[in-house]
Amino acid sequence: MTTTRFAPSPTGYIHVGNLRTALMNYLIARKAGGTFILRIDDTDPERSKEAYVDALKQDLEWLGLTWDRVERQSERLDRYHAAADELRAMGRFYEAFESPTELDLKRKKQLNMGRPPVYDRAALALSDAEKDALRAERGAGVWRFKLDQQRIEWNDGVLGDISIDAASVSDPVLIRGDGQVLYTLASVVDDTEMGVTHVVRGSDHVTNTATQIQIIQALGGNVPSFAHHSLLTGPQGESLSKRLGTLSLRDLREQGVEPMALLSMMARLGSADPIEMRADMGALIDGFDIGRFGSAPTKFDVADLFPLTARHLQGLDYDAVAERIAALGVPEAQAPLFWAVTRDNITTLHDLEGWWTLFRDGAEPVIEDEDRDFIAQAMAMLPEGPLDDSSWGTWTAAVKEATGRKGRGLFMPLRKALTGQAHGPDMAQVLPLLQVIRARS
RNA sequence: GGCCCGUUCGUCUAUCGGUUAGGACGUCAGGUUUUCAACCUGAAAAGAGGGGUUCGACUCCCCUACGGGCUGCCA
Repeated sequence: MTTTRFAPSPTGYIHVGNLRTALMNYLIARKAGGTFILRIDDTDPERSKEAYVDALKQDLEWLGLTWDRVERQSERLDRYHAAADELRAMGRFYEAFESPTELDLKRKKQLNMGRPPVYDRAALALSDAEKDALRAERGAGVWRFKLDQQRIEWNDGVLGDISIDAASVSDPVLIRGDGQVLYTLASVVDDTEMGVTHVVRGSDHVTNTATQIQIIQALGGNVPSFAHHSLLTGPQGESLSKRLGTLSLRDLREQGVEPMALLSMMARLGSADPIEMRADMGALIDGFDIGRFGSAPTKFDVADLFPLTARHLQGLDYDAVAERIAALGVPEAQAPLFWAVTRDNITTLHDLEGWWTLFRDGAEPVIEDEDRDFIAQAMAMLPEGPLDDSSWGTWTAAVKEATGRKGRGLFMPLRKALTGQAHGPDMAQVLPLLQVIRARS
């Protein structure tokens, strides 16, 4: 049974980078008819906030990423300590007492001598008496997992065959001096006990995977299949981390990005498959294949989300937006027509408001100097009273007759005089909705 | 510094030694629509650099350059 998970830590809002990871795991589970677990990584009580847990769930729900189970790492601490005991019993776990500054110093020294900054395992040589003394002097030490110094290999779902020499990696600290369990351990215990079969995460975890494979093996668990997707960069190839603040899902939602637009992009960006607007999640699931993704860093430009959003809106029926349109104050009788007229001319639903105010209050006319007489003449010919969908045709035909103008030279000045803009919906449909024509005066 | 991954049109990418280097988005040009948008057709547009291996290299190997990641008592 295929089981995947998304394991965010509730220390902030989730952003496009997180979403990519979440979505890939979700799609794999759904495509296989398996289980998708939402696992809240809240082992750090300092930084984890309940508000972020709520926010994160809201964001996922907004996108339609439903989960089958929720797990809380903070409720599983006993499991992690049980695993730690196991490691201790088999001699793969040792206590070390270097302070952060001491470790820092060691690293710098190693670097200066041109050697890799790998923990030197000095603590391994400590006698029990020495450990007692250090413990009395400095308090409890950290617990490190003793790596087996061989090459660690796995076939990565995105990267292909990977081989990392364990000797080039420090023995990972799994439990802090204050007793807090760290990500590396918690993640491994959870994945094993929850039966996770596929782990998809960012390539920033590649080295973690190497050490985690050894921990899983030590604990006798099944090694899941790993896939590390490339990280997103900004449009110029710059690291996205600095800009992530403005790329939270909440921000995007506020800017009017539609869920399906965002999902359509994130499920394909960086893969060999074209980014196309998909109608629903099912279509996304069908076409998804993690093996189609490349391993090179992927440029992401928020701006690309808007054409997709526009395209999505063009395909929406009135029913889908009725509520939203009613909220603008559009009378129910006019609302379906309003949507039919505007939906091809908006980028996000926010743009609806602008069109509605224009229809309701009229627009400041834009009239070029050379068109002044023409517009005055045309306005004089515009019938008083309510206009219907044939008004535009009869009116412009009459104006054409009277002035000799035709084509763009006829219609564009009228469009600009009536709407104040050079772009907009079909004028024949605009006219009946336009309640005030300021150019008339 | 060490380790891992990478570099093909502007962007995302295809090609598993022999191709006119293909597609999608974007761009541009035409065409339709009496106007906007949409739509249709077409065009421009790419193998980081240098060495090998080979009859033949985008493809395999090495070096260089550049990009990303890791190198935490963060995740």
